[in-house]
Amino acid sequence: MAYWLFKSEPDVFGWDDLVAKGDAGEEWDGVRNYQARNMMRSMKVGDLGLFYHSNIGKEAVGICEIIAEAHPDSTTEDARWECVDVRAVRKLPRPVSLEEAKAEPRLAQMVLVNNTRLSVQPVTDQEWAVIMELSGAEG
DNA sequence: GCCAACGTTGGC
DNA sequence: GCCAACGTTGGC
Repeated sequence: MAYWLFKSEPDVFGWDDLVAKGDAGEEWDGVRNYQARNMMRSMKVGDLGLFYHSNIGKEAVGICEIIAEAHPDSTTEDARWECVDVRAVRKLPRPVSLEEAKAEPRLAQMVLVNNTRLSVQPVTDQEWAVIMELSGAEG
């Protein structure tokens, strides 16, 4: 199983909005970046992702699960763009901020820290474990 | 609100 | 196929 990170601006679509969608989840549409799309193409049902709030908060707030693999993005006619479906799993006991991630030596290689503009990112098993530790989650 | 980083576009 | 111009993202 792989781990990912999804960025969203909370004033557009935040964690609470995903929670409101319930088990049916939501399309992660609107991605218009090849790297991010390729990440989504690699995702499998059951993979987990961090839900990160950009601009406002700048922190990982929750865990979501991939519930449908990449399919055409319904918000565009352009066949290049695809998206996965995700649903909220649980909120982190405590959010983990970008500041904390930058201050944590074990996260020095994390994409979040090094490529601020990529909206869908891979997270390694080790990075995931560190984030869980920082958030106070059991794992 | 500014600006750096980065990706995309389009002229040559 | 190169590269300058432009647009967007996102941290500050």
